[in-house]
Amino acid sequence: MVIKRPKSEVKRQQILDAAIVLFTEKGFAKTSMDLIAKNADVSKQTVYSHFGNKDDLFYSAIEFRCESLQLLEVSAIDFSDVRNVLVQVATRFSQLITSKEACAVHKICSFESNVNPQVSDIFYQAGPIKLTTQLANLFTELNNRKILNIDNPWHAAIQFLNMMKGELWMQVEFNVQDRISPEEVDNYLCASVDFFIRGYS
Amino acid sequence: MVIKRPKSEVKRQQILDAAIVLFTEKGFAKTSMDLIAKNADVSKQTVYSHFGNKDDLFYSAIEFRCESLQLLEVSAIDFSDVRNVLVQVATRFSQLITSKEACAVHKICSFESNVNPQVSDIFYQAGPIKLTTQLANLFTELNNRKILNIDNPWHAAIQFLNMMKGELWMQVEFNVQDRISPEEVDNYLCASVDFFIRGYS
DNA sequence: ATGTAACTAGACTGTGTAGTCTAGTTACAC
DNA sequence: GTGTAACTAGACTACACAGTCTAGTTACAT
Repeated sequence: MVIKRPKSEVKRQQILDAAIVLFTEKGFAKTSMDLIAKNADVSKQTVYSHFGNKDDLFYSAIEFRCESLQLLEVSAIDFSDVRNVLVQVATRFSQLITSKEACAVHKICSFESNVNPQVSDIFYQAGPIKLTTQLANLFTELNNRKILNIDNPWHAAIQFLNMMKGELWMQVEFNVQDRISPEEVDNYLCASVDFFIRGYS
Repeated sequence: MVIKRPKSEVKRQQILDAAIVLFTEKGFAKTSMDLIAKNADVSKQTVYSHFGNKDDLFYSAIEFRCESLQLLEVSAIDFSDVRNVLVQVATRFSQLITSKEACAVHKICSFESNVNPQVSDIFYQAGPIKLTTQLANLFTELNNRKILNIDNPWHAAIQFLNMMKGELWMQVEFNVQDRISPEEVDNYLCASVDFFIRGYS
């Protein structure tokens, strides 16, 4: 007779939540299991019971957070006004990649990629690849409808997204104090969309 | 009577060399002062005599390495063939940012930027800002000569460089195993240069 | 030549922390 | 209700490492 009590899903969540906050805030090395347990309001032993060791927990935490990174809604696109659509995509993308959370996950994944390739890979797939694919699909559609003339949608998507990172993204990435103003970001995004449309008409 | 023996510049170099290798390889937290001293072939006390503590050494090492990051030679530009010039710039840039060393410095600077803003700042100035400025100057010149029609050279430089990062840079940053082929990178760079010229004619 | 400060080797302190262990409590499956 | 396994609190081990200290050696400025 095997009598089991299931591990609490709630506790698991608490641990993952605490872990992702600490890991992205302080990095892998400077985050202690004690502190994760404390912040998760859980005993240390429970942490080890759910996740065998620190590496496992790190992987699970990143994986968990990547799942919830919502990137782009491709629904309800008004094909009559391409410029407007692209400006919206650009703005949304800019906001996403400069958000504190996405940025923190990005930093730690790229940093740990030497030691922890599988961690950076899940981020790469769930982030850049996923988003580029979505945008490439949109470009294919624009091409089919003869709205734009894009011979290589994948290239175009990479060009578009990289361009939209602009100056702000670097400033966020390097934690520069004096950032460019939102108006200037807006200017840049609009100018870049126009430039993009000019190049693919 | 003040009798002094100067600190050995050679030892200082040895320490900086060992430090930058270890820091970029393993990160700040996982690099020990003992190992730096050992790899530098120097006693630990000497390390502390030259650099007061680990933070100081880290800063000095990054600063030292950034100085040697050569980015772009703007000399001998053949203005009769813009496309060729831009392809060369793009290629050089792509090679630089995907080089193991530049990449490692970039990663650690962005990662440590939360804790060590002054370190990421020297990289930001010595890297992105310096290069973008150089390219913006080139664009200004192209504009003056009516070769291209670039109203905002700074924006254009940011667009150009970001675009040229392409897919490869992300793959390097996340240490992806299966990278795109050099031919494909070349294709992308050329296509992007053409796209750029189309948009700014 | 001589004094001083840069060096070396290595012991030492203190701290932080991954992971284990124990003893006791709690909640679910039966 | 009862057994079992998930939990808690906290002590404990083992280790890594920043930074200091000591005792002795070396090389340069005078």
